[in-house]
Amino acid sequence: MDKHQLFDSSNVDTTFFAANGTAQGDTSKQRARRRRRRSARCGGGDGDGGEMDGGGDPKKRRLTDEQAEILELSLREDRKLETARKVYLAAELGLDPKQVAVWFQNRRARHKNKTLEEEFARLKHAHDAAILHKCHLENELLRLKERLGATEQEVRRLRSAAGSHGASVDGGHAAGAVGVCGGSPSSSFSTGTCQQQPGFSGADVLGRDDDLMMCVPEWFLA
DNA sequence: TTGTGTTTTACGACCTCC
DNA sequence: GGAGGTCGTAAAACACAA
Repeated sequence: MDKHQLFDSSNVDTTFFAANGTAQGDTSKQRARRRRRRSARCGGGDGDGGEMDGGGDPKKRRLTDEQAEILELSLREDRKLETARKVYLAAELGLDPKQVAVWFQNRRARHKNKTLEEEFARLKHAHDAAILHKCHLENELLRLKERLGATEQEVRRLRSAAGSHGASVDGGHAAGAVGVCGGSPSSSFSTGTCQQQPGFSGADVLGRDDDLMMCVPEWFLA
């Protein structure tokens, strides 16, 4: 049977198959796996038709590569399985129409699972990045607070010095000057206190830099 | 060879649509 | 009401490490 006569590829749902191993997109590993599987079951036969002559449970017959491939193509054309198409496919493949329906159901379910897994991974990645960004901001806040403390201390020192010499010093301006001209912001900075959740994997989200080194806990860097 | 984890097939329950 | 849908699950088929 020429499957290209059966299915018009102009109406393909590419988004559906992009996330799945398709008949065309099968890895050689998957194909080899199926070959081994079938040759072990059928003694190297061509697996033509729906009859599994391995003497196994007739209620659970694995489809041949050919059958699976044709069903994949049919599914690619349309995810919905109308009665006429189901009956036609079943006749063409030597399967029970119920088997065709079940195959479609299971295939859709597998696709949905895979899509959900990919979506979860994407969201987790975004979540990790957000956590990391929060850590950076918290570290920045800590650094600014330290600078503020040092500046206030300097103001107090200058005021007391000015008082002991009887001179008048504008504290506001002095504080501003120190703030602007202060030294390295992180020179006196100690290890950050940012708490991370178990399983957090921010290393693949952003590159390491000084901020990150201060932010992440030791277990993360181990 | 065998134990174990994964994939595939099949089924029943329930839901939605015509 | 009947058709096909999803969802959850059982069990067979299979791959593979030990």
